[in-house]
Amino acid sequence: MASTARWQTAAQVLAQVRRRPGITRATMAQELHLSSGLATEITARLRALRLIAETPAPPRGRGRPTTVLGPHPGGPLVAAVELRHEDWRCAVAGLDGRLAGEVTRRHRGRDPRAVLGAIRAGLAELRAAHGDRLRAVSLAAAGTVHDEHLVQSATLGWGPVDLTGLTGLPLLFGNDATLAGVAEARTGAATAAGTALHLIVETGIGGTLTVGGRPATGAHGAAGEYGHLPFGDRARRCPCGARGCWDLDVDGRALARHLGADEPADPRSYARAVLDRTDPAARAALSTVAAALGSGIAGLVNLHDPDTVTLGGLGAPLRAADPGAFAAAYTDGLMAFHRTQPPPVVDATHGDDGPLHGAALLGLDHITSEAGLAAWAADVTGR
Amino acid sequence: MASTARWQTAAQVLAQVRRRPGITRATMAQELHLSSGLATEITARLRALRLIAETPAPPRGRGRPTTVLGPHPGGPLVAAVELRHEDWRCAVAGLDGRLAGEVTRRHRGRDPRAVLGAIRAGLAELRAAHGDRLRAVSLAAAGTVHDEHLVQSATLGWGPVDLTGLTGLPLLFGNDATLAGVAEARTGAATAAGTALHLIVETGIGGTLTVGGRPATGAHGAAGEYGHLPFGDRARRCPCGARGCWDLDVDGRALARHLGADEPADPRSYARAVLDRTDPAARAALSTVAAALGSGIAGLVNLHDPDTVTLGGLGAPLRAADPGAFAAAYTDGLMAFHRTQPPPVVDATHGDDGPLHGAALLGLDHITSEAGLAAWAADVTGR
DNA sequence: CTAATATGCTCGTACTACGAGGATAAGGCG
DNA sequence: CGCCTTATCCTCGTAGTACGAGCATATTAG
Repeated sequence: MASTARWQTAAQVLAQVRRRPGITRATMAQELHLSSGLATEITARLRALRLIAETPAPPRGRGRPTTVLGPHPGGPLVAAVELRHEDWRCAVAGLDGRLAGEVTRRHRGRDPRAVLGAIRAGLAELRAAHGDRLRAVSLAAAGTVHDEHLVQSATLGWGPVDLTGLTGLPLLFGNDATLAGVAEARTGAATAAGTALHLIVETGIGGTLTVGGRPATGAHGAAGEYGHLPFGDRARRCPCGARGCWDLDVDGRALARHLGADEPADPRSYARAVLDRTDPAARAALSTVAAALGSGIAGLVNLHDPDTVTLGGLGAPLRAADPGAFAAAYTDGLMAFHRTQPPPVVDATHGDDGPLHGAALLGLDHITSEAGLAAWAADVTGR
Repeated sequence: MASTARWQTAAQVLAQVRRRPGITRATMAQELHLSSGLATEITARLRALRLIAETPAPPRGRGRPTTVLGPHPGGPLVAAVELRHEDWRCAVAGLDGRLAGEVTRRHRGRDPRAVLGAIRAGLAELRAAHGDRLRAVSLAAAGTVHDEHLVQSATLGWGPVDLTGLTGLPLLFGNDATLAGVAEARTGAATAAGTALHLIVETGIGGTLTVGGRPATGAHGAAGEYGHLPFGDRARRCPCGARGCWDLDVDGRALARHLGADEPADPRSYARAVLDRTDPAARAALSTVAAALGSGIAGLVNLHDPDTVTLGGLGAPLRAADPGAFAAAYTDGLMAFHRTQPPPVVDATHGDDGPLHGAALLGLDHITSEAGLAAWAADVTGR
């Protein structure tokens, strides 16, 4: 109990440093209501533990100059991994969450064992390069995560795949859309929002609700399957097994259907192609999809009452294809009392890096938790 | 900082006592990993502050007998108020959350000022009776709560009504369905669930997702409008202003539509009447509604990935009207991977007392927070 | 009555946090 | 260049919480 309580204030300081990059020690102490003596003690401790570095702050008028708090160059690191349908990426992040050493590698084969083997080898390289500084691995997967398995990856076409044992380090999982939502809520387009809804359209539609930057992950981590809400025609069966999934109304499959084409093998690239077209048929299909997107989002605003909605992936260009149709459907689907001040729907700012970024953030949460700090301190002093 | 940190462990002890009624001091200390010395100190402090009472525990084998921790007979109280369409109720609860002195009064008029005036008078009576022991008021309202206003109360037919200033005490608000969900998650049918979804059918359908017993309330407290997700026919306009609301497919209005009747003035009593009918037309209508309920719940399970779903209000009898149709629609709407172990859909156990009970729980959360305890302690020692 | 067992209490120690006062490192100004 | 002002940092005495060992206490089993 006290063994972790000991790190409570230190964890708060680190959280503050992470939340407000470039913060000075003086303002940090003020905002956390720390006495200057305590600030001295804690920063000294964190410095000695190689968790933060203090550099002289640029002078700002009179008075004794303070220091800027930042990540220690020898501090702990997380490996963020993103598993996508064509490739996988990984990068390393320090306490500031900045990704470094990003590497992307295409899958050699489609076999889960081969792919996971390649990732495992990549992680082993990272461990060799960074040694004990690497404290956790955080994985964003393009598919539904359930407990510690990956199920229902529409893009990868895998059966249930066990994700544990990827490495000897603590391993955190998340759906890619979930983690992208975390990134938007913490450092992206919904920074100011307490409750934020992130939706991302690629093949289908995923997303997450974040409250205070933490995602609602459900009992098994499988929450956020917004695309499998039955907003659509119940006569249509979705590959996920359910019926009337919203998925089928907002991605490339919907565009193909409206255009009378066969179901595309890769709905994402199909949608991108249609977005580039200017013929009336394509524009009409895009308008229909933009409206389906707006209407569904309105329902979700009714449900979640978020401060902000962020749109990622193809969501942004789909809305941009017919902003009017989107806005009309959005407003029309809102409960009347929401219409006076509807939550803004803004484009996501992280682009394709959202999942990787969010994975890093979640890994850092683990490291900077009170328990994580206690473990790091034991390691550093033990060595 | 330390002023509230001081109450951290005490708050944990109280939370434990609330969560596990009848817990002994020894097991409490064990489960919280408190040394026996600290347990002595804290229980003594809480006893002196009239927060807990210790009574001899029934002997259980050898060893020095321990004590059972319970609410102090002179401890703090909350007033729980429920505002319904025909009447309002209030009761008082101590730290064990047991409601006492429940009073129900029918509205004299429909005017918000008259109704709120009556409630204000009732609360004044409670304050006179309980004095400084009454520490907070918690209100469950049959309608959408947005910030500190009540908007869109389908049943009450009110415009936006400001709920602040009901009393001089701290005032907590919640939608009735939200608070009923809290009650189910904490002390009802979903006690074991970390993530629980509660849905209640009355006029329309409301509910809440709770994580660890805390409801997802959204940015303005208006979350949980499950009935206004567009699971239904977009051609139908809902009184809420939106289209295709699920509401219209699962309550008395849906039954009337299926039976070719006019929209009923009171969908609840209409639905109850239909539930009592045995003619084929009624049974067919009920089956259709049970299926609409099951299908929507499946979508919400896809979305939230809960451990358990609880059904309140007319939800239970509607499902019971055709369990087969419900189950078929439920399973059919689930993503395939959920089907091996679908979350159980169980009937709520709190019945009509759910909202009042949940309001009391939320008020007690406020009282037993670290800040609340600090305030209580200041009052008790100051007097 | 005694042994066994489980729990409560006392007290010395460790550690975190606070707060007051002094020390320190700049800028501003004559 | 030296002194004042300003803002911050550091030191140290004090308070309060938590821990842990040892002892005290209350009960059952035999």
